[in-house]
Amino acid sequence: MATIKDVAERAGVSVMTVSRVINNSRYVSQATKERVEKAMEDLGYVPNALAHGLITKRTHVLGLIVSDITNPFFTTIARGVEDLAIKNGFNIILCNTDEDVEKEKKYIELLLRKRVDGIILSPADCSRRDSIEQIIKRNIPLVLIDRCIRGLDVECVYSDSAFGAYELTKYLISLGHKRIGIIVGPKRISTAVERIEGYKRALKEANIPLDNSLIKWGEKYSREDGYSNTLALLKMDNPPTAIFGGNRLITVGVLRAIRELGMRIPEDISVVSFDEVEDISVTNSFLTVVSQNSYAIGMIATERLLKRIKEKNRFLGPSENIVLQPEVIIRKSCRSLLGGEI
Amino acid sequence: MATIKDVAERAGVSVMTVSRVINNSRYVSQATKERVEKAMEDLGYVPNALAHGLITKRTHVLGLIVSDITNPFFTTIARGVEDLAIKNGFNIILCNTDEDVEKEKKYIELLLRKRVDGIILSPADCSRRDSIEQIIKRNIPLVLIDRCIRGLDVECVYSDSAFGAYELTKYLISLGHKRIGIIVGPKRISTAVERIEGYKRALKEANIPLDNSLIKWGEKYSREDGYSNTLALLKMDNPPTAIFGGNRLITVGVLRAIRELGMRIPEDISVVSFDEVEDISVTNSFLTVVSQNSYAIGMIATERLLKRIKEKNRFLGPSENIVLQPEVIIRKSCRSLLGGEI
DNA sequence: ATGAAAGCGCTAACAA
DNA sequence: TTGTTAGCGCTTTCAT
Repeated sequence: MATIKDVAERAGVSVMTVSRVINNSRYVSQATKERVEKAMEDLGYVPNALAHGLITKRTHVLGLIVSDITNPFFTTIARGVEDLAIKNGFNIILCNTDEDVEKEKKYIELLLRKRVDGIILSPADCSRRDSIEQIIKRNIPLVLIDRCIRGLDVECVYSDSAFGAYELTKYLISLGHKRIGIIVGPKRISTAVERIEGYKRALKEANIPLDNSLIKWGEKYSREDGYSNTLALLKMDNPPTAIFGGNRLITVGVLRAIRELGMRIPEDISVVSFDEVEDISVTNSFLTVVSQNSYAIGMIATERLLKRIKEKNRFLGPSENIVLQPEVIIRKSCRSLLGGEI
Repeated sequence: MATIKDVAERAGVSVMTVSRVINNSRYVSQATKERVEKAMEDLGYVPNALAHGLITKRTHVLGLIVSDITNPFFTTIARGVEDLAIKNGFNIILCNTDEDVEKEKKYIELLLRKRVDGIILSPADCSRRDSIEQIIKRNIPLVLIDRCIRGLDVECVYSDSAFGAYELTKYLISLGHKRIGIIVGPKRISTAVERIEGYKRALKEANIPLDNSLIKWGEKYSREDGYSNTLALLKMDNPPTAIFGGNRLITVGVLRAIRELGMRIPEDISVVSFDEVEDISVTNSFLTVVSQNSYAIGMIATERLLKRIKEKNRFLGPSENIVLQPEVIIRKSCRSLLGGEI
């Protein structure tokens, strides 16, 4: 491929002049500019971002690390990130950790090698700081999404899980439910812990005694977790009258299990979900949920990150978390136990 | 950040020796190797991939350009691409064109600047070759996915749309349907054209006269296309007895429109879909579809691309398309008009 | 087994 | 407005 030197020769100018044309510097006469552009065109010249980055210390690449891009929650975040990134001339490198800390470390190492300008990370384990410290230590701008890590000076953009779970549980209680099963992700993920917190708080306020056998911690926030734990809950001697799916994948598993057992919603069992199950909601406005704006999470995280990049990560005060309020959407998947249906 | 020179000084060796350690060269004594590794560790050294790539002409980055990562079809492809890429030490840069050729061009330009080692592209317009020629001209390995461009020597990995549509239409015909509405994407996308081809062939074989008012070309393969065109179809004087959703987003729109009209599936109207609507299928095994293995498309495309990269895009014969056969899955969304339900 | 010199393609800083 | 010099961080080539 043609280099800046080739272009300079063909246009009969120095490489510096070509460089100025590439970077839209003033201080180039219209005539030279046109000659240079003609030469670039003729040669099919494309500037080399590696050489550029080596000098300027800017790559205009962002790293995005999530557990699984296949999860619509993260897909939508990714879209938000990408949209704002490209508007600002940045590309994103996508990484899937599958909730595996070792994979996460490997990705971070690769991103650091590639000298990305910043990283947006949804940590695989909120109790471990080693991955993140690698980033902070090198002063690479970093923003966390969805899952936070305590006691570290990193910005985090997320929805208020405790609030959302509290509201949804309170709603079920208002319908007369006292035995509410809840299925969330693993304990190492902050959202799982916080959703359980919100659930417990609602029960406590209603003076409903806590039954720990109704709380199920999954392995991975997966459909399988939702499926198997729903079967377990519904086979109890004293099964719940309502089930709370801790994220949209879990909820899909919950719905499948209920269907396979031949039970009807809401007649035989009530269901609520943390987050929309989009196709089902669009098709058949049915599921009562608390809904997060994941696109906004991606956009806001990127906006914060770009700000840090522009400020060279220096002139900002201590990091400030951004908490979005999820929205309760009541539809038709819950039955009132107080007589009459809702 | 520490450079190779810093490491060399600290370890008391030349930069060349450090370079050899980084690249696992033999010809380094165990003792020196350990001293160098210690120095790297102490300094928190991370090799600079920009400098490396500038010399080696390899970045270990792949570009992935799709219309919208939010479409589960492409999400799954992206996951397949990323999984195989990372296994081979490659990262991927993700790009969303929104079916816009101008955006596509801009992304290609950015990827070329970044000197990606290869590109996987789902073209926004199958009738235009300019974007692709920019890539081929520079001898950057390229593999197309899902949508092909004729008359160009580029490999394409895709599902057989004509076959899938033919089978699904034939199935509806076997149930006695004669008026079958079909909603696909825009004409500039090869899959839309081919799905219509398959549909027409099935009708022709059954000697059912073609009614062009039953064929709807959407703007974008979107839910909105599915929704509005379904309303249009069902408000005809002589409406179809079955509707064929041309991709999963369109099908979601179809289902929503049918629901809003208060019609029942399959009692009042039969529905089939090109591709699964995943959550609905898992939750409620209901929709009759032809299903593509999009994860495989991503994996295979990446495998072909990596091969081209390794062979330096030179020693391969003329490009060979890879056509996957989609699978018909009959469930419960169609009614037989021949008496009795299926 | 190790090192010195040259240079990948570009820009910062200065000079003219 | 344009050009010169130096060098970003690394590898290639050739020497020792």
